Amino acid sequence: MSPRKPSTKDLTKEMIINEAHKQFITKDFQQISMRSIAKELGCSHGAIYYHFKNKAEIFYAILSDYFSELNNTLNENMDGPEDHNTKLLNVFVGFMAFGLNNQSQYELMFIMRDREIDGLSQEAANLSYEEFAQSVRSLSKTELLISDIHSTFIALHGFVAHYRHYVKNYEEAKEAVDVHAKFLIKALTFRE
Amino acid sequence: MSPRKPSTKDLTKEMIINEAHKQFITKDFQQISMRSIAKELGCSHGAIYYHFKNKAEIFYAILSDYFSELNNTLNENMDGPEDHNTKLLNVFVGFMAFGLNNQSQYELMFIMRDREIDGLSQEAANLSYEEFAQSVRSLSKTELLISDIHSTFIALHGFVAHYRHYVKNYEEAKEAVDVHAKFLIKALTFRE
DNA sequence: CTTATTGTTAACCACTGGTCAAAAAGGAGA
DNA sequence: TCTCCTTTTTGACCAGTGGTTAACAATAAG
Repeated sequence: MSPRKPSTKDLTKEMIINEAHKQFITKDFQQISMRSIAKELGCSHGAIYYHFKNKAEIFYAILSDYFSELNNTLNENMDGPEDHNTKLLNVFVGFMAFGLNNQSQYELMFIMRDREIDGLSQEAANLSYEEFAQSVRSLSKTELLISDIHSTFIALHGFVAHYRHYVKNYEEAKEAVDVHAKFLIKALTFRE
Repeated sequence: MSPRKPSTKDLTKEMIINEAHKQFITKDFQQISMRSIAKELGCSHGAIYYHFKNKAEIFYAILSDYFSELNNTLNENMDGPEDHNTKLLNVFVGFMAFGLNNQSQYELMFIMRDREIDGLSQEAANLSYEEFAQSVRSLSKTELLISDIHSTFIALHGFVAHYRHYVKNYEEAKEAVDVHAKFLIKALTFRE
């Protein structure tokens, strides 16, 4: 009916992702709608479907950045002057801090991850876990059971999944994070 | 427009809850709509709002039963002929089994629990935790740190939150559940 | 000056949770 | 039986969702 948008700034994938990403900081996946993105971008929501096949595809693109960030955080903790035990603690704390500081993202990366964002993100999650497991293994003085590493990861995940209901960010759960991390180190260290 | 439903079976809260509960076994909170409940009940969805103020209220009523069931499972594991360590294992396994066998319910009880089902269920969740903590404390031979008990609970929660993506019920994760439970017992038992 | 391609719009679909005026059902009393 | 009243129920309606698609505008290619 009405002519093409007068201000002809072509819509790009990047613009869409940027806007979605912007909203993703304060809102979660469900609260962000194609229409809210379109509105902020000054286009119709139908236009977005030309660039992305659905809502999940937009968010998957965003999530891959966050998976990278998580992996980077992990690696940064690996090379440093500290001793192995300190590094291990930092890896644990780093994981929980990431989850608490990026709650909406973490939810999609590790918690929701159902049909919506489908298998794509699941693969990235598995990769992140592999990296985590490898790091923990190399930081341990003794040979660890892979099941123990797995249990440790699950325990870290549990912490984030639980505390995101009570705190807004890592800062607010600093002490609890530390306590939990030390509990896990104790558990890993113990050999019968 | 059309006259009142011919077959006059008055709608009751119980009927609504039963139907919602029935659907809750195969679908999750989001997949169940007021209209799907009404359709199965042969009434209009508006009628349901006469008996319940909103969707959350229906599901909160259902959840309280599940919280009771979880608490009962816990208590059943407490009194028995087994030794303390076996009981402790059963408590851990019991919690994870419950979560994996009632995934939709567990999600609402401990994972979603945001605005939707609001604070009501949070209170029940805290109560469940208290009961859990008390049980663990009484089953331990030595005096436990409350932080260790809390970390253990979080680790159990993490297991359910993680494995519900991969298995349909407890049976499918039996071995992993056992391994995780034993890891946590080891962690709790260890004293430096 | 056509023609084809790329982008964009807006109407449309089938849903959702929730509200509410109106009407129906059923009982009590005359 | 005929009112009168209360409790239930209906279905139209609202504002919103993700997703599709015919039509059309802008641009580039021939």
